[in-house]
Amino acid sequence: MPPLKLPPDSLDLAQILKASGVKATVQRLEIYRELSGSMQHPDAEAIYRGVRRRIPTVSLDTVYRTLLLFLKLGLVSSLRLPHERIRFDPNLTPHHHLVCTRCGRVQDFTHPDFDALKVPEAAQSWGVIEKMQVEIRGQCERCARQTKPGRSRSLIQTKEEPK
Amino acid sequence: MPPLKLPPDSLDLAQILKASGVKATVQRLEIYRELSGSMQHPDAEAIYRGVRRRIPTVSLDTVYRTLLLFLKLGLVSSLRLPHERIRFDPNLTPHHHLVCTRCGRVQDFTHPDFDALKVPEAAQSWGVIEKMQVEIRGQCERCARQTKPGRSRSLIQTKEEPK
DNA sequence: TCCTAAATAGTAATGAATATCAGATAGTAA
DNA sequence: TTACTATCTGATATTCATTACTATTTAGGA
Ligand SMILES: [Mn+2]
Ligand SMILES: [Mn+2]
Ligand SMILES: [Zn+2]
Ligand SMILES: [Zn+2]
Repeated sequence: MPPLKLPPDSLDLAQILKASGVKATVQRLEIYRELSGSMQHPDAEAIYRGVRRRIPTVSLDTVYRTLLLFLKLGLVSSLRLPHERIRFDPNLTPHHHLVCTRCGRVQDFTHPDFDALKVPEAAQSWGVIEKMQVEIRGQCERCARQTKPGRSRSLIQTKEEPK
Repeated sequence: MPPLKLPPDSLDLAQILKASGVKATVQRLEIYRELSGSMQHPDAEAIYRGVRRRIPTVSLDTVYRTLLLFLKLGLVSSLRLPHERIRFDPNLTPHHHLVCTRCGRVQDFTHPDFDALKVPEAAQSWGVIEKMQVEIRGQCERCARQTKPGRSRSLIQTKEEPK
């Protein structure tokens, strides 16, 4: 169901980096490999843990710096969720997100109706559009299932609260 | 968690708070008034500055705590942009966002095509949907105008304080 | 008015994200 | 291959948004 993992395999990533005038270090290649091999929209920490299995001496700072570099080069995108760290997305193809507000899982999806959407005129006159993306929030099936029915976490009390 | 869907003008906010079992303090009323009077999706700092004009002793911590409380009560929503602070949105009606990636301005908009969107089947089976929102990113007219059509995809954003 | 749990102000602590800098390295030229 | 050097990395320090702590104040009910 998730769209397929896209382009730059680590082989031509080296080319891209060089063409961009930056060095193709082993750290950068491994960080990209770690990110592009994940469907989870991981944060810098998760990528750090993964890369460290292959480069035990890599520093978290290098991971952050490298991901920022990838962003600047347009090789990845980022997204932010409430109360969470910056997360990174190697999928550059147009797509949308399903976000679980409980466990934080983010899943890509595409849909013909969404792809057919035209940028509204009001947006055109607002400025120069770069990207249009739909975000659907809710609870994934697993999280929804483990919610105890009748036990609301709301602070809002219904009219009659027995004391 | 957010079952209450009142469009609260600051007058009945006191009622809502009491009905929720929390105290209707002057700080809370003023913080809500400051937020609901803004169309800028301000962050906690901006709200703090505004409220301080009326309550000079208010603390930033109280602003944060109060906004978190409002979130929990479903009285406001929040959004996060890359490299920016949490921003708050008093507009509870379904709407979408125009986001300027340079100055950070966020503008609400609605559009019939978007309102007509149905949640895809794939999303239905993914879990329980709470909200579907379109985010359009780009550069607002003013920001686009003051940049030559060059490629300045810099991460460094000139921050202009809303309001 | 009085009482008490809840809320606030002031301040400290936390933690994600960046910056600094001495030493290592990639890419290049000889 | 070797040497050169600008770039890059790892370790560490720093920044800054957000959250936690706590003594004092206050909202709201009795
Ligand atoms: Mn994605
Ligand atoms: Mn909004
Ligand atoms: Zn979930
Ligand atoms: Zn702008």
